[in-house]
Amino acid sequence: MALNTPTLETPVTTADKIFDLMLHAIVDGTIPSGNKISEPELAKQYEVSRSTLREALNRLEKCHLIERKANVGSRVVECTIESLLEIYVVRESLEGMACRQAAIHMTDEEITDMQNMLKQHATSQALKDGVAYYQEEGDLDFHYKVILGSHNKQLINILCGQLYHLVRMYRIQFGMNSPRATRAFDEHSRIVEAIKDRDGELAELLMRRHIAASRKNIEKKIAQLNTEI
Amino acid sequence: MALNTPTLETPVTTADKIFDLMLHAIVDGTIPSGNKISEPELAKQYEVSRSTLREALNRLEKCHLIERKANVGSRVVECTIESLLEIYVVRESLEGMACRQAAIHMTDEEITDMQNMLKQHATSQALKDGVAYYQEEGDLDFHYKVILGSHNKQLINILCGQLYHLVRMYRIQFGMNSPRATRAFDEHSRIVEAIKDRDGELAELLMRRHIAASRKNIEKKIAQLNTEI
DNA sequence: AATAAATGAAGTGTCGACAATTTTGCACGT
DNA sequence: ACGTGCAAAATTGTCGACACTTCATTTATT
Repeated sequence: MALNTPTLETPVTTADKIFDLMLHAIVDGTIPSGNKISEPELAKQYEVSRSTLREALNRLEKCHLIERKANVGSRVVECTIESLLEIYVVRESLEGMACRQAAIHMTDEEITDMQNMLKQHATSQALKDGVAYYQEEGDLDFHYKVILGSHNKQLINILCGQLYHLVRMYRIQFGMNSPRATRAFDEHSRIVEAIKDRDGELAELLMRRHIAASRKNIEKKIAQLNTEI
Repeated sequence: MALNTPTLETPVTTADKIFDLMLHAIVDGTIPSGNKISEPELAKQYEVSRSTLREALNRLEKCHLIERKANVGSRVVECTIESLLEIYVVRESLEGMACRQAAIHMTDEEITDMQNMLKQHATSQALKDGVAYYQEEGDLDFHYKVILGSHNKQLINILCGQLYHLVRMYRIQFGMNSPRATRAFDEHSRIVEAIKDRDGELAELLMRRHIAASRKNIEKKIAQLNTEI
């Protein structure tokens, strides 16, 4: 149920496993953002050949988690505020559309499944009411389900395969367990309602507002941080 | 000026060159859509080692032009109507947002540059007036400029780096030099106007309509084809 | 005869070594 | 002391060979 393993396909080849390991290491900051990646060093560390490591690097590049320059090398993508805001712009656009498509294409079963998930969030939120972290996990879960509900492979690929790792990385590294938990939950509820009503236009509008609100929340925090200093 | 080389970075390494060659081969159908890719065969054909070829395959996978399954192999992505329509949905969303961002972030120079390009399209269109192909190139050029105008790296990456090769592939393989040339030109003009007025909301709306119109045009054609048979 | 197991061929994944490029460090000269 | 140029070291790109998986054909068993 919970989104503990963000990699959908089970790793079969060793390059897959190295990819998984490095993915988590980069997302949680074990391999710091902006760091240069030494192929020989990491190959030795993970006890694989350089070819295998490079295969993993290729997939990390596909997720926009590392950047490569020919004959120079790879480095972990830099976590900047600008980049974070850019991602939110893309999410607002894409997840909004995903939400519209979900209102069109989701099956009734999928919708009730999502409603049940929300109910569960409601109770667990009531229990821990102040604690935002769990709700954050639930937030990811919710967005995930909406995206899959679009039944649009291109959308799913871009959002789940690429952007979401970046989103998780920023959340963890910037420590953004935002205090928007209860408000986010209300917003989720309304979105589900719109989807249930098959009102694609409203669903898109609400999702865009929801994500834009998160973005503005971040912008506000940044502004506060800047004035405090 | 024209978009003859869709690869932005000049290829330096041999894997880059093989990637370029295969990219064009796949886009124009020399390597047919849906085909299985034999690594030993293609390596011999391009006269490179399998490692180098695999490096190129990795980048093609990044563009969603091929799909890989572990221990089984790669095949060129299948050109289906459903997938084409899915791409248009993503484009409507992302390019709409790119257009909104362009209205915010484009410099005055970039805007006048785009206006000049449109003027040039107008004259060359008057000359060839019936011929749609050139306008199609111009269409891609226009969209390209808007995307770059968003100044959003994430958007640029996804649209120019990944989706646009797919779009070109479908255009060429489905022979979609659509008769919307003159109408598309008018729509482009209005979009530029909105950007010039710094009206992001309108710019996004117009771009979404523009792309949605293309999509509906395709849907109509498909419907016609189905009734004719 | 039909299904299942086995065997072989073909293809993909992984490895270590070599070639080409970039970076580093040192010597030299101004 | 500083900048320039060269040489050596380190790193990336490329190659060919080997290991393992998958698929097809053949063989054996019920």
